[in-house]
Amino acid sequence: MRPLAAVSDTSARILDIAERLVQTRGFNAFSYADIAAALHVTKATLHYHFPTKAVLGERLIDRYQTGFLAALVRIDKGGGDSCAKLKAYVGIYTDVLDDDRMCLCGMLAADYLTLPPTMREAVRRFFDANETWLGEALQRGRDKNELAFTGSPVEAAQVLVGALEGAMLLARSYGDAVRFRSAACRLLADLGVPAHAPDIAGRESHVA
Amino acid sequence: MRPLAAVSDTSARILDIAERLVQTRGFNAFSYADIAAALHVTKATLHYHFPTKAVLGERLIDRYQTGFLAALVRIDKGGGDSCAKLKAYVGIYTDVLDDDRMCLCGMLAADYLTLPPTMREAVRRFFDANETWLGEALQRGRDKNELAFTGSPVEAAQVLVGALEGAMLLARSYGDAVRFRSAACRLLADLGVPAHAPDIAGRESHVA
DNA sequence: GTCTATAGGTGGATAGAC
DNA sequence: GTCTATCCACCTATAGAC
Repeated sequence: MRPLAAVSDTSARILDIAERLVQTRGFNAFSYADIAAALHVTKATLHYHFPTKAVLGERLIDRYQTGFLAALVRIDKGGGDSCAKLKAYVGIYTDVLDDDRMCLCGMLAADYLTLPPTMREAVRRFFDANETWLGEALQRGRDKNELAFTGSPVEAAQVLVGALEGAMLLARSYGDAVRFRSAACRLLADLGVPAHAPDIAGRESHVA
Repeated sequence: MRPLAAVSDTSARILDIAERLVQTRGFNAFSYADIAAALHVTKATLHYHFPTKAVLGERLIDRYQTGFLAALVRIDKGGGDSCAKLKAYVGIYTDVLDDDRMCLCGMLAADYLTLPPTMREAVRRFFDANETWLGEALQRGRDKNELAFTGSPVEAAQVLVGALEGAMLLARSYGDAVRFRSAACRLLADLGVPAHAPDIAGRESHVA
């Protein structure tokens, strides 16, 4: 009997490094050699854990989606009104960008036409799950008069997800996280979220 | 004396093919071999016209920006109020997506960290020029009470550009141009542009 | 599970003939 | 301006020893 590592400590570390590489450089701009160098192992070792790059990509998306959905569950369980929940949702993106990364699936959406079919499907599943959660959150918020917007919640969710991904993409090119924050603030304002009070300070203010 | 081709007919055709390849696959997912095959020439021919891939990339962005700015000038000269101009602006993006492409610089923004410095600067120049024009158009529109939004016009311009890029990215992954159109419509609504009347029909309606 | 060694292919780029 | 031929670095992936 050995200490039994989680799933395989090595597998997890490979995924950690590969994840960052995809988020910063894209799926076609990193190689097994990059991971091997960072982890001080040989390429053959990587192929033992992930036989092909396509498999590695799939596992990457699966793990990322699991983590993202877990964050959404935490938001659901956490207190606060719909505005707080939306801000927390945006906070997930902000944290990624502050770590100098692009959203994994936003990056893969750019590489989309070059991805193997299994990865394409995984990318779409991520956005589907994402927009489903967000759509329901928007609907509940509007029903409770905590949010204000026109049209269907699902459409509003699609716009927000796309806008956040695009804002990340450009903010990263400018090396300017503030640019993302101000964009996110405007986008939330268009959904009826009051412009960020310093923290838990004054409610009501200039809604758009 | 010969018919004297524009700049070099071959150079232009190389750029045409490379442009589409970057817009669909990204800068790191196409090769000189791809262009050579499409154009029925050898790779050596391509290197004669564009010595390195970095140079090819720069020329690609320069030409794209020139075409984009020309389109903006046409919008400026064309009649119509600020709402019509904004719709025409969005129309530029729609046309690109309908041709199954991503915006060239939106795609390069994803590849940003892997690009040579000269290309990075060219990408940023594109967005700067883009946002400058859009910012001024938004300001004029609000001054004339044809548009309605809060905050600075430049910030609003940054949000719109990012949101359109992101909407394109996701619409392309879903192979769903309608998704982009409805997102663009919502984004314009948030700037005070009436939801598209069938054409030149009824003004006023549900603004957000 | 990790290694050495290598296969088989493709990347960008160059030399030199025509 | 376009070609043939080639270089060398790098890619993903595999075989087989330890």
